[in-house]
Amino acid sequence: MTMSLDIIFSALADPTRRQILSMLLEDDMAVTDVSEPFEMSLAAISKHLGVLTRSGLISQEKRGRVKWCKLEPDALRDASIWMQSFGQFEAVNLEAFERFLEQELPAHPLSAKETTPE
Amino acid sequence: MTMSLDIIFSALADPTRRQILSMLLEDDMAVTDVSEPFEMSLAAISKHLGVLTRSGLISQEKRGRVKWCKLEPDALRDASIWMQSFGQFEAVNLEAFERFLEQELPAHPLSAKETTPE
DNA sequence: TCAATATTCAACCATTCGGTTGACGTTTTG
DNA sequence: CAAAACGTCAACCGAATGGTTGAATATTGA
Repeated sequence: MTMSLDIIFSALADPTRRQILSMLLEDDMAVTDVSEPFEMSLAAISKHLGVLTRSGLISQEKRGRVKWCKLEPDALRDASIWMQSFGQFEAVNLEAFERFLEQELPAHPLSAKETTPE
Repeated sequence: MTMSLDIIFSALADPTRRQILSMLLEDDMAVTDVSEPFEMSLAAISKHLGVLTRSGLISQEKRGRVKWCKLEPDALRDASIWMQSFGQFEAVNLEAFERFLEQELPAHPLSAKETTPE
């Protein structure tokens, strides 16, 4: 079920979608909960989740009236391999990495998710 | 000069641009030579090269009337790191992830995929 | 000097993208 | 049952994207 690099990379090119992926690193979430940290409408988030689903980066499963979103990190494998074919770049340094975490991963949602699945 | 992930990923989302990067893996090339394998106009290729340059993935240097294009693989480092935070560490929570990094990184860098030592 | 080469620019076009709003179908709950 | 909660759909909008063509700008070579 390997998606094209076009689809994967363009899914990753949007900051809202990357933030959603970061949020899903912690736990599966319902669509409404995903939308909570964002300014935009629920419909907009629903579209972003559609893009992520079609790219294979997440999956969605409906249970009752709630649709659960789950990260599918394997979908990144091909893209990651492609990038590494250019990987003459030297080893990651920790500072650069931490700068990244601060800047790119959402600041807040580290604190407990109150929504208990099931 | 680290570019935003938005810019990097959207630059990578186009197959023409990825093919250009692959071509440049072999050697630096002039704009006209880059355009040769493609059906589209030179102007279109020139635009793609502009996108790649603005993303930092390549650099361009004019010598005489020829503009040479050079791959800048370091620009992929940040994006690669970001991706690995998903691919390699699925399902960890962020705190554990950061702990892991602090203890693990100095010893064995994430740049992953041991390339054959030169 | 004049013509060819290398590249970009400007205007245009169709399509996609990211967002909005309002209506709608389901499922749960009171 | 009726109302609320969950999520999507359809129509619309403005901006960005990826392409075109034709003219313009440098630079080189005969």
